[in-house]
Amino acid sequence: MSDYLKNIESLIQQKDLYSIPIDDFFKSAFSVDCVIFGYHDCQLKVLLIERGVEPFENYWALPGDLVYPNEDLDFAASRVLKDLTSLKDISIRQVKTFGKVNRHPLGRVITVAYTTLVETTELNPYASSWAKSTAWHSLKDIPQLAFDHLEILNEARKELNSLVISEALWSQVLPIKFTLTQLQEVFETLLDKKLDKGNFRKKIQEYTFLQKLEESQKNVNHRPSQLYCFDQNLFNQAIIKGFNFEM
Amino acid sequence: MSDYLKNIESLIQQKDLYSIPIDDFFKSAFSVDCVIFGYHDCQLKVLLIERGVEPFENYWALPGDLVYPNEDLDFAASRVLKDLTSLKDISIRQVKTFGKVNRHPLGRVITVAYTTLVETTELNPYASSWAKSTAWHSLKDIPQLAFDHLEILNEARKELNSLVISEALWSQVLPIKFTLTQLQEVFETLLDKKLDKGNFRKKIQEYTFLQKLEESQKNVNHRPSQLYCFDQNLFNQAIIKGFNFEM
DNA sequence: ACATCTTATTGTAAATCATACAACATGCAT
DNA sequence: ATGCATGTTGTATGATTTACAATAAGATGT
Repeated sequence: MSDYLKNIESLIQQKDLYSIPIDDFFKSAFSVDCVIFGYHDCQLKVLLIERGVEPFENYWALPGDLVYPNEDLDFAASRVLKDLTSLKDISIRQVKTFGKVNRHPLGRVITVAYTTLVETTELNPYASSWAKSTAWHSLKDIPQLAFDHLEILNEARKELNSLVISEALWSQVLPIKFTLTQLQEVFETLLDKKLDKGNFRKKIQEYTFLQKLEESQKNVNHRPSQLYCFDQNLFNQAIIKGFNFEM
Repeated sequence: MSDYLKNIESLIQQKDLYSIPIDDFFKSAFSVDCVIFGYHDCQLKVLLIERGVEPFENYWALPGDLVYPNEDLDFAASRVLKDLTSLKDISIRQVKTFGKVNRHPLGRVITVAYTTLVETTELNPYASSWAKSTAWHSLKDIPQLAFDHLEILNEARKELNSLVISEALWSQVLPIKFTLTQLQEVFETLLDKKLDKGNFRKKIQEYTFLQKLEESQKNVNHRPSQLYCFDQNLFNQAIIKGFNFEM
């Protein structure tokens, strides 16, 4: 028996209240599932894969994978995101862990849900060994999902609203230089409500992390709009100082 | 090889991108750790145990346990709470999952943190096979903790503030019939700020789930206070309607 | 150059909410 | 009855939100 397993054994033996065979504690695994929301042109979608293997073969599901033995949880989530979309350096946030005994038909697998928001243009998600195909789905038109993935999706959707604001996820779907109208559209789509243009701009002006550039739009057939950029450092500082914004 | 393990094997074989031995995925376990906050008399504390076994023997730690093979995650958290405090029917909420590779010295163990808030009077926490002793610790005076438990405690403390309000956790630390002054004290302690008595009462009056009783305090040497009670059903309805309160 | 179109940007009045503070009420103790 | 301690209600002020309107600026047509 390896050192590793001996360690595990001693770990388990500390529990003598119940007489459950040691091995039973290790017939289990954990996975990550990623709820990758996509924004483009005032539309919010979610990236689903079509499973190519049992269980739930041919069902749509959230992209996910088992976590490797030497892999941090957060890293595993980033890996899934990167394998599918080639996007690196996109922050991905933990939502919640799902651990019902029978949530996976083949064994005890608990899964940690992660979520993020990306811009979908020009993004061709890759299929992989475990996925026959991938596609962006509108949130109003979700097919039947494998496992408990519908529940996970719903939880992530709720979480998205607060992350968009508290973690500035919106900055991941705008170009480096953007207009306030674009910014307002992102909020309106994600929070699913109309905002008043004038009031929105007034509020925005107080946010130091939104910096007015010297530039404005080019080649538009109307008055060109002022361009802004997002300063992550100033945003982080504001957060530390207890800043907290609502819409 | 059991059916169970065969299933697991097929589950793993769907992953052929990397050549990691199947077994390696199952040299892991998951645990729950509970951050049990205790309120009494305007004081907020947290329940810690003194570990009786390696690793981290004699260190203080959050109470926690491995999750049994046939046990739902949420149930495991409730079990730990009940074993220590005999409290049942207390809601306990998931905070976050901690999954760094080396967070447990004996093997790969990810842990799901849960938190709740209870009233500490008359509550004698039980020690158990894995805990030499248990004690309530003031948050201003936390000893060195085992594992990554300090990080877990800090995350839970942040989460507590929102749970107190959004899940009415405060109702778990007040008697069935309580005064508005008692309620205000709970908020002041948990949110760590003074509230204006008049304004607090004005706000409270709009909350239908706080019901004025026919009764008032007895045997006090000053004007007795009106008693109120909390109606969980009305609270749930308010939440569904999008109600959302701040302090 | 001018009128006109579209969108950007700024302004304002009204309503609502938050805050600080004061006044009053009520039951108990002496 | 008086004073005391706490409960309860009120009010004036200022800050913030909201709804809506007015103005500005560049592009395009004539």
